[in-house]
Amino acid sequence: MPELPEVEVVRAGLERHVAGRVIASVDILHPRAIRRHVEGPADFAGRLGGVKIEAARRRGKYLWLDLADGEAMLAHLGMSGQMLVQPGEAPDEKHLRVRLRFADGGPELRFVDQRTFGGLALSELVEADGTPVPATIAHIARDPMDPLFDPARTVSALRRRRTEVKRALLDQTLVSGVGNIYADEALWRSRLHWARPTDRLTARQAEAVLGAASEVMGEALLAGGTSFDTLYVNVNGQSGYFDRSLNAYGREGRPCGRCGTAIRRDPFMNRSSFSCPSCQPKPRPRRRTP
DNA sequence: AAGATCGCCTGCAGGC
DNA sequence: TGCCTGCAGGCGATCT
Repeated sequence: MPELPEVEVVRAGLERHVAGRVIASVDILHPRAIRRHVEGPADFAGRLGGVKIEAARRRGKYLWLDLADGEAMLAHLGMSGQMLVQPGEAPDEKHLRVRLRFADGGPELRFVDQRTFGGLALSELVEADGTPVPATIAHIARDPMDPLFDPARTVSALRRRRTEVKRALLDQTLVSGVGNIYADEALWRSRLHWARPTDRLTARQAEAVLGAASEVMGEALLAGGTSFDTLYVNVNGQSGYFDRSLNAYGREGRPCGRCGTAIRRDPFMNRSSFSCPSCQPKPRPRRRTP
């Protein structure tokens, strides 16, 4: 699954391969990929024809293309989405959902998505916190790699929540771009249990876990951001980075890299949380207020 | 109104 | 061997 660093690699690939080009035509091979465009697939395809792409942008795991008509083509890769820049004569991929052809006759842009959790839509740009973003994602907070991300503000917002710290890390309206894998890694690095109540975190702990999330993403981007210059913009997330550098996620029963205790897996929101029982002790139950 | 839960979708691993 | 079940995951919709 593409995490934020992979999505940033895709954004850079789009900037390089499609910015400045004029869309000629759009094929929609699976309407589910356009389900978030409420006016429907025909409207989507019709409005993109003849439009120039100005730039490729990202917030959290959302991508968008700034269009010359002032709108944006918003994209989310979901669990299995890929953006491929392919020569027109390349055979269709098995899970090809949308194809954009260009007026210059050069390579086309293909949205491929096996599980169809991802999708494309057109959205007008609005101003949110001083930055133009597609209206449909104006509720998405800045991610930790955003130059205008405000750590102090996010720390206070995190500590004002009344929930568990991992739920808060996954809440895209608080901080965006943190998925299940990087949440577990950030918690391991900052030695916090996933169920720690947010309103009992010290400022230092809140800073540490947000800082760790930012670090993990930065390291992954450095490790995986090397494949820009091929036409194939790889988005499948299998960069090899995970195998070598995950300390908690997916490591049930294997020794913690800090203390050697076996990593444990707990059920969490219909999926899993991985943590070290020794470095990340379970919080004591909240005392009833008298 | 914030916080919690559900459901979408497909391939694959594991059990028998 | 092949069927079955469970799991993976982000996020909008829908509940409490």
